[in-house]
Amino acid sequence: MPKPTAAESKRSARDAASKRSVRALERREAILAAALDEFVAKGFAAARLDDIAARAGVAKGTIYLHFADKEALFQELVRTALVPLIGQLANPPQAGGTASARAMVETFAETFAREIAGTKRGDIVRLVISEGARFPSLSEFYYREVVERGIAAMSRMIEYGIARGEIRNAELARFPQIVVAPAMVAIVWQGLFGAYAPLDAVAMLRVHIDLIFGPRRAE
Amino acid sequence: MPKPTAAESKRSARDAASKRSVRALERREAILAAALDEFVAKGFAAARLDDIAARAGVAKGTIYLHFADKEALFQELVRTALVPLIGQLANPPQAGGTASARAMVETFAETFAREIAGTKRGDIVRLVISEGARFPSLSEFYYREVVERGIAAMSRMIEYGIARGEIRNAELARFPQIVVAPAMVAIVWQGLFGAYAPLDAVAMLRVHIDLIFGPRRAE
Amino acid sequence: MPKPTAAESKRSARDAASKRSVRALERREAILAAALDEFVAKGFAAARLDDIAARAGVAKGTIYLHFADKEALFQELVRTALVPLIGQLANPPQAGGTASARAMVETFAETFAREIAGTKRGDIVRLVISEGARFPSLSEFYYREVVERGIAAMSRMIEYGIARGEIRNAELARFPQIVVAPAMVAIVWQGLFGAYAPLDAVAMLRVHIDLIFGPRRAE
Amino acid sequence: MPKPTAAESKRSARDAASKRSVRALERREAILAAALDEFVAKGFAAARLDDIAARAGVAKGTIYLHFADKEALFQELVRTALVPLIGQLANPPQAGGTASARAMVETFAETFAREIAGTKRGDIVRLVISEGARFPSLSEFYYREVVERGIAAMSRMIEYGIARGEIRNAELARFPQIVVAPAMVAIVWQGLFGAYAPLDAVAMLRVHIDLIFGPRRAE
DNA sequence: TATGAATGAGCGTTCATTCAT
DNA sequence: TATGAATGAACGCTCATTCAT
Repeated sequence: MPKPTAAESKRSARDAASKRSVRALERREAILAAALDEFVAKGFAAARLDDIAARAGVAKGTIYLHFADKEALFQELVRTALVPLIGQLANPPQAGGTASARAMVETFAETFAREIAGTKRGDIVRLVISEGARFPSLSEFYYREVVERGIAAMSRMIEYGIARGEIRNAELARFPQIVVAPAMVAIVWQGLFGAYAPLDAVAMLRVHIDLIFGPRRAE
Repeated sequence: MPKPTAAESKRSARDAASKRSVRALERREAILAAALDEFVAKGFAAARLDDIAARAGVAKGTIYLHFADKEALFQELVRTALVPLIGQLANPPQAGGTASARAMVETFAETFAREIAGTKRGDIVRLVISEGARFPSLSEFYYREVVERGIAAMSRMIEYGIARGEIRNAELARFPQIVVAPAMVAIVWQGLFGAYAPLDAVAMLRVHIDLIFGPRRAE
Repeated sequence: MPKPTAAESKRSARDAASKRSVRALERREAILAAALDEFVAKGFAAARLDDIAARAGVAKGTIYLHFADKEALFQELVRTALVPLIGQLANPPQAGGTASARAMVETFAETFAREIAGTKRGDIVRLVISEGARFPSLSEFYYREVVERGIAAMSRMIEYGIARGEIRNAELARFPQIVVAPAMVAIVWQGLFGAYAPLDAVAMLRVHIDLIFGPRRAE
Repeated sequence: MPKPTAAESKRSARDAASKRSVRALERREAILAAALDEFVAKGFAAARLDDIAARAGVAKGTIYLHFADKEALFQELVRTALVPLIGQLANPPQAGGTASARAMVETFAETFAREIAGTKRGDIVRLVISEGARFPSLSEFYYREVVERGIAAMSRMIEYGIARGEIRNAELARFPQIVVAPAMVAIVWQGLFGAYAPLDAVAMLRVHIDLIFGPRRAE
């Protein structure tokens, strides 16, 4: 094997470093994924780092190379998993100006059903609902980054709908929570009773939208 | 001291027993109350029997005279606390036959706001939402005894409202959850964000009822 | 078995309590004794609570019924073990007024040789010397309660000796440590080299006393 | 770039190697210096290789290129640091034959005060006193290489002093430890109480020498 | 019934050591 | 040589459960 030149050596060192850091990042992701599963299954307090490590395929000590302690792992998990959601909520779903408020809310509902309800992200939401009271900083973060923005976006849609005459009850703008409530209930319901009493979230949301906007015209 | 007759002896024994059992019942209640507070504050796994005993003013061992173990205490707690609620839901709130569906739902909402939202019972609901996933038998019990009955009662009211023409959207009967959803959201919201972003549950429920039944006539 | 009267019951309860507290005290002592051995053998950091518990014949958790944590156990150990020493040092060994300073120092040396050098108390001193630097509060305590008092008592003896003309070098009063130094060295020496190079502490102290007071008259 | 001749190549390789070994030696020294600080500050068991590596400016793994394990590093440290001391003690300080024993002991004391008391070497001695009991091979090494030789040298001085009539108490030759004891005490004292109760080691040693040789003549 | 001291399995965390790069 | 991510055994501490009193 020819002795590498200084330049080559440097590059291979960089490559090695990058390869290592890629590996490290993969491990980090594996830990987060495993932690999500365990936390969802057992709750924060009852989840065991041993199980998380085993599920992630790393040694227990490795977790501590990436996270300060169990709580940091938990919080990081929730925060990280919310970033994409935040993006979705910050960019209101409509683009053109001619969209009806109803279409906007329907898109919102579809996005919810597709991206959250049946996915790991739904588990995150469930986790926040379950454990949030014990982690004030987490629920505050969640409030600021997700709830407040979601509520604000929903408010805008409602006001737009009122302005366009699609929504009759002007009071609704004061409680955007009403619009989101069935989605919330769907998440909690699936977590608790879904196994033996599944709830058709999509259909329920459709009925709820009809309630807000009036029944659909003949399609 | 004169030797007591057999009859006297028996009676005093019964009295003692009854006195003792009264004491025992009081202790049991104290333990349940203390357990509720601790479970709500820390969650099932993180709550300590030491703290529950201290709060109840009994020794740790005493808990085991009344409950098989920590989980039994938890489940008993949730089941016991729901009994009154179950009663309320089983007896539909309407009395006379001429009541409107709207009045019935409004009574339902008032009952909820008064009896649950700001009380310990709200904590029970929160507990079930938080821990239910880890206690399938508990959430099944809750489903059977509370949710199913509540949903059924709500269904009847909705169908009554549809029949009376108070509710236009007949589809609503398929998803009584929609009617209850804001109440659910209120409970969760208060538990998570109530400290810095309180939600006026009563006002929200009123708006929601307007959404279902149409706006109130001039009062 | 006859039913006990109330008075008997009360007494037996008191007895039980006292029996229990006696047992508890015994356990506490056993833990302290075991801890001393382990700390002496391995040092504070390397000593294992498992080993201490096993040696004391109690479960690991029992240690925590008596001491807040490992460090508290260690400090309590050193403080407790010093109490008798403190007594000895506070009560100067002389009694009558006609005792010579030499006799007083000789008594001091004898007490040291008998009560400390070859006993567990010597281990305590060794422990303080070994670990004191890592436990400032402990070495301060030791300084205040033991060293300072011992040095003060020694100072008084030296000044008494100077006043009586038994000690020529008046400067010695400024450094009572000199008088105690060989005793200190004996302790350290035995701990480090005693196994293969034993040191006759008694003889050495005698020579040292001769050095201070001049040679003994013909005995 | 001209291709180097074989000889040139060899030389440059040797140079490189030597340069490398110089680097390696420097690293070794840096590790030893860092280890001394950490071991002194925390004790053997509580010192962390991470901290030693960080303080030495090397990676943790590098330590293992120079030392087999933590204990080897510790022992090497103590052994290495004692080499100069050993030299000093092996070569008795006197040169001419006319020096008095007192002068020799005074030189000894001065050397001690200058070279050990306030320096890192004093820390080494403290380390041996603290940890020696847990490292029999180390304290044996220390005994053989330092203590025994020091004691022997001190014995010779004492006997010389007795022969010259400078020392009256012939028994002192049996316990040279007595002469060194205050120095030992000074080291331990500074480590434990020095922060708030400093001890003037030089003055104390002077008084002690007066005790052995009698007061100084008018100076 | 009631107590609370005692137990010991279990968990979070640390850190000496290894090894692929 | 040098690195530092990865390992996993080990340890301090907790707490549900038991049981002698």
